[in-house]
Amino acid sequence: MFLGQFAYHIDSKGRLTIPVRFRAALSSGAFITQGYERNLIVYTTESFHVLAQRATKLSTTNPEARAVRRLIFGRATEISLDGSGRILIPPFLREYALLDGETIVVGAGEYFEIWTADAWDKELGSVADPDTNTRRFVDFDLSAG
Amino acid sequence: MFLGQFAYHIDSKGRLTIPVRFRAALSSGAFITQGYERNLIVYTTESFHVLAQRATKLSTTNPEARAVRRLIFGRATEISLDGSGRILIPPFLREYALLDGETIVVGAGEYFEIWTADAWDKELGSVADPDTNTRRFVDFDLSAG
DNA sequence: TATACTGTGGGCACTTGTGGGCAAATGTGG
DNA sequence: CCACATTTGCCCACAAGTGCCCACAGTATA
Repeated sequence: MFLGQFAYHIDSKGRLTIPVRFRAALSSGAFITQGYERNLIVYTTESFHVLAQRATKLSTTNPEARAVRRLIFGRATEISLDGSGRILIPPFLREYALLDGETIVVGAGEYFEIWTADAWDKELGSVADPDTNTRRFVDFDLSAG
Repeated sequence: MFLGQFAYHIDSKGRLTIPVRFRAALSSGAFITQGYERNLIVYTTESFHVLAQRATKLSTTNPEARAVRRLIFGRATEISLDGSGRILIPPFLREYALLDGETIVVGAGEYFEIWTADAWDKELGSVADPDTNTRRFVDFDLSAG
């Protein structure tokens, strides 16, 4: 399970250090794709296969289904860790998430996300607000019990 | 599985470089045909045979079915990789997709697509829009879990 | 019918940029 | 305060993309 948030600098070639705690989970391969906001999502091989299998079953004659396939397959790439624990993020994903300089890696359970520092700060304004969270926990009926 | 997007220049003879990662899948032959949008679709031999078999079974009395058959059989061509990993795209398909200059190759799982840079940019406006995608994921009930 | 010319496609080679790896510097934990 | 683990900058080699040359085939003209 991916937990916590970590800050790194992406280099000029688009390589990003992965938190040491996350590396073991990626040793058997991983997939990166664009997220729902202006961020990226990294899935383990198992998680991505679930998603890919569902997308493969969609009809190709439905235009909306074709757009979803383009999103899931066309905007994703398999990645692997180099000797220094980095991943190489392809240019089109770097552009999408506006990655350049300070970059935040955020655990999200089954997957983790990659944000620019600026975008994460804005998101954090919402995530860290006690009142907003109280409402969310009520909305989704979440509690530890 | 074909993943990711790649940019190349089609040469004056209609030859297009195929991403290195895609080449092994095409080594035993491939088929190219026109897509549903102003793009082209490349299938592996296996995928094309599945598609062809399904198309063969379609009713000949349904006008829509006849149109699909014409698309799949009438506008398809077998292609192969040359020594430099390129395919030769026949003129009628080049004209259909308006290919000339910068060309984008986009993975879509079982097959991949070929777009002009301009056409892909327009499509990307929809594919990369967070709000549209959130709706699509809900519509199709997709998630990695 | 034969020859010459044109255009298509195969293949080679060069250049460029990507990515792997090493090493230094910085930060953290004991 | 010291030592070890980590990050990130930099260098170099290899591979990939694209331009260019040549051969073969098809067509037209003499």
